[in-house]
Amino acid sequence: MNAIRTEIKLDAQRTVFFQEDPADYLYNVTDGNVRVSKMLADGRRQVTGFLFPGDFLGLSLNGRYAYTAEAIRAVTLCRFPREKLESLFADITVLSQRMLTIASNELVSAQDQMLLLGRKSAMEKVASFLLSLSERAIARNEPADPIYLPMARTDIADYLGLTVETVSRTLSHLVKSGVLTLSTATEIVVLDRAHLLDIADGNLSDTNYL
Amino acid sequence: MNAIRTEIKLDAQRTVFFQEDPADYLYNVTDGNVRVSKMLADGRRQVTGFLFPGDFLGLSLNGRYAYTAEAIRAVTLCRFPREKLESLFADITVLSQRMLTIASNELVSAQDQMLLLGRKSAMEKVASFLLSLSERAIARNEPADPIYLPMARTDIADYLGLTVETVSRTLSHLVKSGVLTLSTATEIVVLDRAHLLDIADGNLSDTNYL
DNA sequence: CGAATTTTTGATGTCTGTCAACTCCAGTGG
DNA sequence: CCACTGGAGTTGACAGACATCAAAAATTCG
Repeated sequence: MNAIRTEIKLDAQRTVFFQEDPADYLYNVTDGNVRVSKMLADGRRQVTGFLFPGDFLGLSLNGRYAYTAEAIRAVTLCRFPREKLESLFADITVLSQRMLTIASNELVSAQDQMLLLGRKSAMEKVASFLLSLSERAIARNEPADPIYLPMARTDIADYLGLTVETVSRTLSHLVKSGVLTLSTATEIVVLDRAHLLDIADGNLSDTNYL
Repeated sequence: MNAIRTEIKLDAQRTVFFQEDPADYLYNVTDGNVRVSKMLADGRRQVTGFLFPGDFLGLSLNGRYAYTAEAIRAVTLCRFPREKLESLFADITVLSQRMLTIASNELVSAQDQMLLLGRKSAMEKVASFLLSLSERAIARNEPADPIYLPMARTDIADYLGLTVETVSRTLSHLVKSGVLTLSTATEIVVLDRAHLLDIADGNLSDTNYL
């Protein structure tokens, strides 16, 4: 591995890489500290980790970094080109390759969930949740439109870091404002998906809904 | 893999496994839904995921499950003995094995962070944060006692889902109550570690500190 | 149909956020 | 050497989003 390694030194406050940049490298912290974070459009930030010497970074989803990494103070990093790194993995089984893919996908969604829990309002949380359920249904080749909620309101609340009452009120408000319809308590029809997307991403100024 | 697979069927509300159980199996959801969660001593719960057909579960840290998994509704699972599964990985390189270990450790701490963000009070968040910094210092063979804070208060706030003001106030309160001393703004001496641990785990009833 | 559970709705409280001012400290230059 | 400056951290007053407590409405299930 030493053959493909490059040592990188960065001053404090420098960016290692930005979220959405092509994920061409994997890094290992040698000295100093790195801050890993995600941002919402309006600037709200969720720091998902602080890295110390020995820690790795460079997690990607479909070839792009899933977060921004910045030096808290002067930092030394070992950089490995992902492409060359993958040739070192050439011999590994399809099975363990899949395991790694699964693990890194789960990590990406874990970080999205941290952003949700730490920085989103109740309304944004619920909207994000409904959309993610819808997207996962599509991934399983199921219809996206009537969103099926197999879990109880209590479970949703504990997933979103809210109370049952707030989840219920928020859903009611979305119904009243014409974004959704509850055909039954466990089945939701989205009437205005664009609006729901705007709410989820925090692009809406009218954030106090209840 | 089919040779070592066992099909498991569970009724709604049944437990697949409990957090801290020996992690002898890896599971794959075939049908139905599973809820994955962590709990604090006083019953506060953080659901870290809802699983649909195709999803995997059974993440472990040092041989024990890192969370509790329960059937939301009747569920069918494929169960793989971890021991036998590992023999299928026998041929893979030490490198990719380490990658998997790193990824799964990161997932475990991501879930701890979700519990923190979703269900802990400001005081519990700060206490947990200081202790985790201390523990990571130990893991790097550094002293645990004077906790070094390389990051700004803003970064801590964005990591814990709080504001700078709340982080500052909370630290001040810990100083006033004799749990800590701030030698400088970036260096903390813990005076009563037991108390800090109790606060972090939510074992203290006097939760309104500010 | 009736009891139990889940969901929804309402009234009130509080933890943490917001806005603002003050303090502390590092760096700069006179 | 020390006043000046700007950013980071702390403290205070007040406000608001969500929690808590309580009860009604809807749904489930024997």
